[in-house]
Amino acid sequence: MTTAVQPRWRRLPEERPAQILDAAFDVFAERGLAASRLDDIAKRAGLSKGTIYLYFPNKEALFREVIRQTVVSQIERGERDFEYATTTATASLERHMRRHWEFVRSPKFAPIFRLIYAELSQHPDLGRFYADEVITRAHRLLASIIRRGIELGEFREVDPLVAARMLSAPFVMHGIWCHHREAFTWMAKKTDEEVLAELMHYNLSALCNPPAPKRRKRAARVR
Amino acid sequence: MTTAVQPRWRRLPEERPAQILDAAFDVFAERGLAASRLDDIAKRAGLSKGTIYLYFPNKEALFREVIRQTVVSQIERGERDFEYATTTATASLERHMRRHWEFVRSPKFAPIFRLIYAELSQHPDLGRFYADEVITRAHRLLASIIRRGIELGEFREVDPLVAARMLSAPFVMHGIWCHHREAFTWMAKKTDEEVLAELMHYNLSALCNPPAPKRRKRAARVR
DNA sequence: CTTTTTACTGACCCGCCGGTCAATTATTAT
DNA sequence: ATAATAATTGACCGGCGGGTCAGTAAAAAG
Repeated sequence: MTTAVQPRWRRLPEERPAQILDAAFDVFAERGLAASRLDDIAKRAGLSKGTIYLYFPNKEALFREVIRQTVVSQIERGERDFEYATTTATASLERHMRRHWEFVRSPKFAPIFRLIYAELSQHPDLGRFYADEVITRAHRLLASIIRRGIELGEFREVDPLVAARMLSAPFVMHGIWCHHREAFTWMAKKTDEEVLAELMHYNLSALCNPPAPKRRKRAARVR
Repeated sequence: MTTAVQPRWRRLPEERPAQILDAAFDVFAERGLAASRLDDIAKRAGLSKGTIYLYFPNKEALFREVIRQTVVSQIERGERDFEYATTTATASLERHMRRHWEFVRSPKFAPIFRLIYAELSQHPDLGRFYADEVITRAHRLLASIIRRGIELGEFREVDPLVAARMLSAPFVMHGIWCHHREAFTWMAKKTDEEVLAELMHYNLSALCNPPAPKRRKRAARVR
């Protein structure tokens, strides 16, 4: 009775790239580009350093691909089942803010944010890629909701894109802070839900028209 | 006639630390901690690598001291001639937002921001230091102004510290974006002044009480 | 089975960089 | 002047890590 001895390793050319990218993401996320060792990435992926070089020409390219792929999957996730304009703009915006909050707290967001900002001066193209493909998209989406709210008279008259930037910035910062509560201690005692409530409330205050004074019909008083 | 031959180098033990720290800041800012070479720092400071080790025990300590010193000087700069409560809270807040905007655009802010966030996982203590000494301070200052505005009836009732976080976050993000207009292209066509106006307008909208529904005579509707 | 092909390994190479220190140069004391 | 001292240099060391490749093991083909 021979116990089937499983091979010391298997040939899995299909799965390797994803395995390597996953491991590389983790290591890069923890140490940053320059301080990450390819041996560590290999070990975490459960294979040898040489194998990495079968699928990626060098560390640089691996890094770029990690960023690219992560960003792309974040975009897809972020735009999945986006629902547009079925109710009031306020409700639509609330719904979208909740999704935005999920987005900035998703486990890969904070690392990507840190990596990209850290490498801005060495990899300006990655910064532009991220800016164009993620931030600008998010802003456009938000802006479309806000624009509709203005047309419906729910929101004050503002530049929708400007408002989108203003609104999304604290989401990002608070998302990062919540990922690092050990450093940003003022988040320690708040739950993510509470923070979301604060974010939504503040920004709705900034955007919503004051309740129209019943008596005198006054047209949208724009500051 | 002998032209006084100046020495190949001078002994300047008093000035060395500052020279080294300045050069180190520049190099760290550009490359990050791990990718910075001590030889580059030495060259930029106009001295040899060995000299660095006369004043700092190792790269690690030099980095920490660069961060510490830069942060401290930023704090001092940020709190210099802070003026409290001489006019309406709205005017006071406007004034403070202008100062805050200067702060986040000061040339050392963006690099420090990037370095600290990049090293958050490897140097959590630096993160906490920055969070406590810079961010929390800034928030407290802002909150005190907002609290006064609430008491005076100028601002709606909000948790002042929460509002301070909400308000300051977009200042920080926009400050970074303005430092990297080549990446964040939506800032390219705006001047810093215009961005400040947008920031002030949005946040005042979020904070200011709607015009009181009293009949005439509306109190201090500023701006 | 045997042969061929393909995926993978890990020992090795080599340049780079943090850190050291004996020698050198400037400055001060005598 | 000379000696003593303090500051600075830059060649050097050692190990680390990105990248290579000859060899090996797994799978496929014959």
